[in-house]
Amino acid sequence: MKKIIQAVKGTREFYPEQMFARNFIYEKVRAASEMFGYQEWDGPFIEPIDLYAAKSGEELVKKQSFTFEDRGGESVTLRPELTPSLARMIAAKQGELNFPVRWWSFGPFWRYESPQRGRTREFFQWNIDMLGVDSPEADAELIAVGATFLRSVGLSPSLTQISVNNRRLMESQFDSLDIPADKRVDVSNLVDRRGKMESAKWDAYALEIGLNQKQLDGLKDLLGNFDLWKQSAELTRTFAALEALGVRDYVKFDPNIMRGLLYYTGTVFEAFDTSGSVKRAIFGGGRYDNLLADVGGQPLSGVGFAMGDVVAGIILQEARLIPEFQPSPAQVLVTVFDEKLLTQSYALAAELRNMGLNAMVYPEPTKLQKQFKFADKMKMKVALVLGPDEAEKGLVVVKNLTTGEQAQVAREAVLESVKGILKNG
RNA sequence: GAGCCUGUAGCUCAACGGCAGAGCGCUACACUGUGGCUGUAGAUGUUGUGGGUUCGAAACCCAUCAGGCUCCCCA
Repeated sequence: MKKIIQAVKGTREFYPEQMFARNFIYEKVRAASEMFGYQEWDGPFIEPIDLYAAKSGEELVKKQSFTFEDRGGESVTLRPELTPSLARMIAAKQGELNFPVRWWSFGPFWRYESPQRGRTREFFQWNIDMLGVDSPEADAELIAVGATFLRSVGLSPSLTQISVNNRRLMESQFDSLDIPADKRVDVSNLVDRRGKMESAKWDAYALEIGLNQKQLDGLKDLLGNFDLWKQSAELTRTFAALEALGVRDYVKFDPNIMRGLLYYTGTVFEAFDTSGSVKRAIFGGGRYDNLLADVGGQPLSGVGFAMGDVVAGIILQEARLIPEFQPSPAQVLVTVFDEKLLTQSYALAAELRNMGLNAMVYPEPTKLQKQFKFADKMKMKVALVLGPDEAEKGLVVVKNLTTGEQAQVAREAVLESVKGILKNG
């Protein structure tokens, strides 16, 4: 125990129970994506560091990525995000793809950050994008995909809300406040921090970055105006589409959502759990216009979002929405009575498998008590006993582990009997 | 990269300078052809790791590793 080499910091080990939870999320992600016609795809897990150096900030690439030299001297990075790979792959086949492209992916990513609640160094992320259409309705569709996922896992609108804003709307508001272009990044950061700082400190910080009192007052009015979207023709259409898509109850306008200043150019959105138990977003995304230019493609607009499995997993677990773990994929245990009858039990199990039933054999002759205990702990539904009495008469004991009832059944009738129990269980 | 908190049995935790414990789980038996429930008995361990202080350290000090909370960051 003491000398065991530890797992790498910030990684998670998926024992079957955790794997079950991860696959639950994966299945729901797949279902929501495919319901809207999106195709599954993936990129390489390792990429040249230059792919990220172009777009992402210097600090991100240098300090928050897993980067190393391979044996050929190339600097490679464990992918910290998927979008640059997406941009490259789209650009490479831009002439032959059938637009609009609707793609989704679920895979591992790595970021060299200090692990905290909701944040690990190795995580899984759902990415989903539509490229080649620039419309408020396309934005609404992506938001609807996210809402559909939330609904499908049982996260109701009272538990989770998707906040929506629009960068162009905010830019025009900043214009009318005469906030100069070179202050926009600082102001974005300022807005992002509003929820984290005390009001007085936030005001002081605003003045510190060079806003005057009038601009600060204007900004506060702006951030408190939850009807602002009505001034935006774009958002008006987006919300109308969300209504039509049947997910309006998940969505609200929030001028405080900025999502940094990264590559988003239009509508942006983030989903949060309303309990505030996890402060990090469940998913976030928006519209981007200039992604392909960096990798040599023709201008192409897209909209998409990403969801990490860590925050989503915590919220699902807290809401008790992850289904009960079923330890054994086989619900039938064929017990082994003794050495002599071992091969007969193996043959019986093989018969059942050939008939399409998942079945497990206890792998050695031992006390039946132990075998039943094993079946119980594995939450199996049926146990079969093939003892000397049964072997002699061509019978098998079929026991329903849920009710405790058991009966001797002709060997030919075992499959039907087992299926009957499983159907009612 | 910075600050703070935590680390004791498989799990959750107690003991806070003087014999390392409880609950749950585990194993055995009651029940030698049958699980769950109950009862009885039993085993838990180099107190994360390494060093120091002390007659004596799980406890105090230093270092280190891991987890958590904040700052930073969050593609």
